[in-house]
Amino acid sequence: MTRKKVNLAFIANDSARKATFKKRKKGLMKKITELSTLCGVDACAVVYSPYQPHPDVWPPDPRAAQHVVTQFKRMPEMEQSKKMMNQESFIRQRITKAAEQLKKVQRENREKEMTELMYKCLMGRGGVQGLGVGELNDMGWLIDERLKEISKRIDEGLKKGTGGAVAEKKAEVVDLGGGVERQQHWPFAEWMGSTSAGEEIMLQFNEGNNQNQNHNNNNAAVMWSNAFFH
Amino acid sequence: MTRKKVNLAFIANDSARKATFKKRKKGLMKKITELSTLCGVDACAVVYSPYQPHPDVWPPDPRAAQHVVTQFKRMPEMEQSKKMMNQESFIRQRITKAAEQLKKVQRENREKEMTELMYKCLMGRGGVQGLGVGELNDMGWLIDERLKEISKRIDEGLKKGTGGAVAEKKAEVVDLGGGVERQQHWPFAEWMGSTSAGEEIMLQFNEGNNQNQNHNNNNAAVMWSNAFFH
DNA sequence: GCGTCTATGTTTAGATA
DNA sequence: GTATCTAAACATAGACG
Repeated sequence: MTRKKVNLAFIANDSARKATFKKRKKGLMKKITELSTLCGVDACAVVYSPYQPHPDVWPPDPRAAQHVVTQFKRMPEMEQSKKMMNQESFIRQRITKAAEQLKKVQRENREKEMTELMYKCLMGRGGVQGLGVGELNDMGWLIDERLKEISKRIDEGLKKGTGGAVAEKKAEVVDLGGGVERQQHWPFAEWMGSTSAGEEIMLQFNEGNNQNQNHNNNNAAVMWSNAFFH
Repeated sequence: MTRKKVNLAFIANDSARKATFKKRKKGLMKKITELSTLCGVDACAVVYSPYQPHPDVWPPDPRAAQHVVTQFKRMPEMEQSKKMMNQESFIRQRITKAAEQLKKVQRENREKEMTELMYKCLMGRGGVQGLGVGELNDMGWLIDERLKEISKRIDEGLKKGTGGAVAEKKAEVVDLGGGVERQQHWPFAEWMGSTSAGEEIMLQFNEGNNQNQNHNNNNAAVMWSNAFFH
């Protein structure tokens, strides 16, 4: 016997479920690609896999979906070259500007999405009940990664917007015990906006063994970035 | 003859392409649902359909995917009831707060995504070359819809954050000709952040026949909202 | 646990109404 | 354009190494 009709319910058996997951995810991704190519349409899928720390996103580089905007951006100049500065082309110009602004927002959104997914993944991993010290530490170093990236960006001169302000903020420190005390900031609070009571949320996670914390920590962050449009 | 091997390339024939699109989209959505139920996993697909003004999102209510966070939020209180205010539960508390902040951000992101999609859809529709006065007007009323929604929210007392400031901003007016002149604001510029040169981008689209513009305009906005998490 | 195989269930291209 | 039909193409459950 090879195959019976699929019972559309949660597969209880762990290994069978994982096998099915892998197969069907692959199939799904293929279908997405096919739909895109066959019909010339932008399509994207996100799967919050319990088997990977980060969600699967397809296509791997969703920014490809932005070709339309890019194409559009190139248009107005051609229109303008005719020196036909009528109302329509004027609006085109305006929209182009707005599209540029939009790109900026998208960049910001990416960062927020990353934060969101970071939380989701860590919280979802192994069920809610099982969120112990290990997971908290994982969360801590993931946050540290994001933190470093942001600090780097601030240093690189993108001090406009929230960046500069964040750099001046004083951080509340939560010491998880042991280890060398490191003072770091929590710029996420800035992104998230202040609470309704005006309270500032700042966090720091210190690990007991944080001496070599700066080594070998980039992979996840890079994966993350790759998964989301960068 | 019934079927030949699919040629994985853009289908030139318009009607054939649309037919394939409909069939395959349906199949894709089914597959997503199956993957979710069979493997107990959150999955979501977005398809930027050229045949509908708004993108297809599946599952129709992606906020269901947030059950994990919701569940998590309920946990810390139980831990705390034991008055065991150790480091771990303290951190849990902190994370809960952060998760609340996160929800706020997600709401903001939804709005930004809506703006993004709005642009994308309208720009993609009918190809870039075909973006004429008709499309510009469509964009105009779509923007008006968003605008009304925001104004309403501002009036309802959510004056914290950007809302209040935006309400005071003066708008640059682009008159598309004819019609009654209406003074309105462009809060999107606020969302998008100011330009690198500190320039403010403000837009207004006036239609020739804008007398009954306030009627029959809610469907799209509602659809949009429903499609994205609300 | 993973990759490969293959019989069968499922999807869908093309035809037709 | 939409709805239904049908057989070929395709995806994949279960078995095996």
